[in-house]
Amino acid sequence: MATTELSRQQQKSQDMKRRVRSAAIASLAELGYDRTSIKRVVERADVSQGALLHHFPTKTDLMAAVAEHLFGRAVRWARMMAGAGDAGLQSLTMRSWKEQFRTDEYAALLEILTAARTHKDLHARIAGTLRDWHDVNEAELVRLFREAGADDSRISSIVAISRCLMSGLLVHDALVRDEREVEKVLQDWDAIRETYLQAVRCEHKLSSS
Amino acid sequence: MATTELSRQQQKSQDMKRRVRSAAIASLAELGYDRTSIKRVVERADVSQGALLHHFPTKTDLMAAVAEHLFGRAVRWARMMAGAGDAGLQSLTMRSWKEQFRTDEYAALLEILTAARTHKDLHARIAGTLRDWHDVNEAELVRLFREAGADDSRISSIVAISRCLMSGLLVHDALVRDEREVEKVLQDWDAIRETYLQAVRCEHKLSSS
DNA sequence: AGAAACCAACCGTTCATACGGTTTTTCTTT
DNA sequence: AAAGAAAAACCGTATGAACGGTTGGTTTCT
Repeated sequence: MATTELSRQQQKSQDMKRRVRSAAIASLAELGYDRTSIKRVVERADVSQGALLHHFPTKTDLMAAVAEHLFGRAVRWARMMAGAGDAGLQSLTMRSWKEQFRTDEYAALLEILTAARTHKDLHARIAGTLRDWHDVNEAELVRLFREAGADDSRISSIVAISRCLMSGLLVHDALVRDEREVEKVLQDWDAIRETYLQAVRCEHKLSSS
Repeated sequence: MATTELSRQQQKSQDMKRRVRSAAIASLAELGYDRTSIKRVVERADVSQGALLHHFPTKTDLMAAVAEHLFGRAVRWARMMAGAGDAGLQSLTMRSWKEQFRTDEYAALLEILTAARTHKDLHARIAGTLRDWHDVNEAELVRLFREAGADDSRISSIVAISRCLMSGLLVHDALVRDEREVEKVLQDWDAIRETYLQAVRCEHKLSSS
């Protein structure tokens, strides 16, 4: 059965879920986790409260669904970049920043992740998915850098640093710094990473000759 | 008039504020921003609700006061490290992680910063202080690295990267990764930074000879 | 007919804050 | 230095709004 061959009921259900998700994302980005109430999502999505709670019985269910959707989005983006080959490596940091991190979607994801630290039911629901996402996403990005010559372990750290750096920039500096200053930090990080990879390549050549 | 020469009233007032602050920090770290209610802080601090609201008329006032206290704490730590000279540079990253970031105090600060993105009244209250803190803290840490030979601009970026990296680790990886994995990323960052600084020193020598 | 989707009114709680009154400290005047 | 007024600190309760979630019933699809 193709995904285009959906019954009318399934179609409606999916439409509804999509509308609710995107309303939730907008609300998360604008108001944060706790002030994103079910009522508010209902208003924004222009659906009835009963309908929303039919598909997502609790707020935690809704948030977990949103988180999984956003994980999927991030993985698709990484795959797309990996598929682009060398062209993808060009200005990867800046593209990642602008297309992935500096978006309402990632702001929403950050809200959910931050909330998961203190809301243990939410944490329990998304922990597994989050771990999978980290692994898949990292594997995808490691492929992008592998040609650079370092071993996977170090590349893995570089990827983690990039990711954490951008999250940190959002939480921290985006509050008070202008875009220009933030981009300078990212450019410097690009330079630092390149210098390091060159040094590792150098070292590798010396030891293998 | 020395700070030890406080009137009885001022003494009581300061004691009360300190108790409330530390109760708020504990609650922020455990429950997050929105679920840290006035009532809960009142319980934890074992003061009356009226007393708390006398010193901090609104929740925003309380949170702003907590944020300023935590900014001050971070600056004091940086100054202490800067005062230690070379001994301070040793394993700065790991000490910073363990003594500053992986603490309830920083978790509380992260909650406030995250909340400030969506609570605009809180944002308005702490934006100025946050900016000052960034500047002072960075200036202090730049001093620590200056001897390494790079120009201030690049060092400033390194400091920003370190800070954002650790915040990102807390938000992101600390949810699902164990301490060992997180520390490996930090160690790799240390190595990357050192490689970069060496390369910059090298380049500098070549151009000045 | 039966299941899934949808709806709207409605709990019990908790929230931030307001308020009136009491106690303690400080200042002023004698 | 004693008295008494003023101010600051403190307390317990009340309030109206908003919260997440429940429920019983109606419509739409299979």
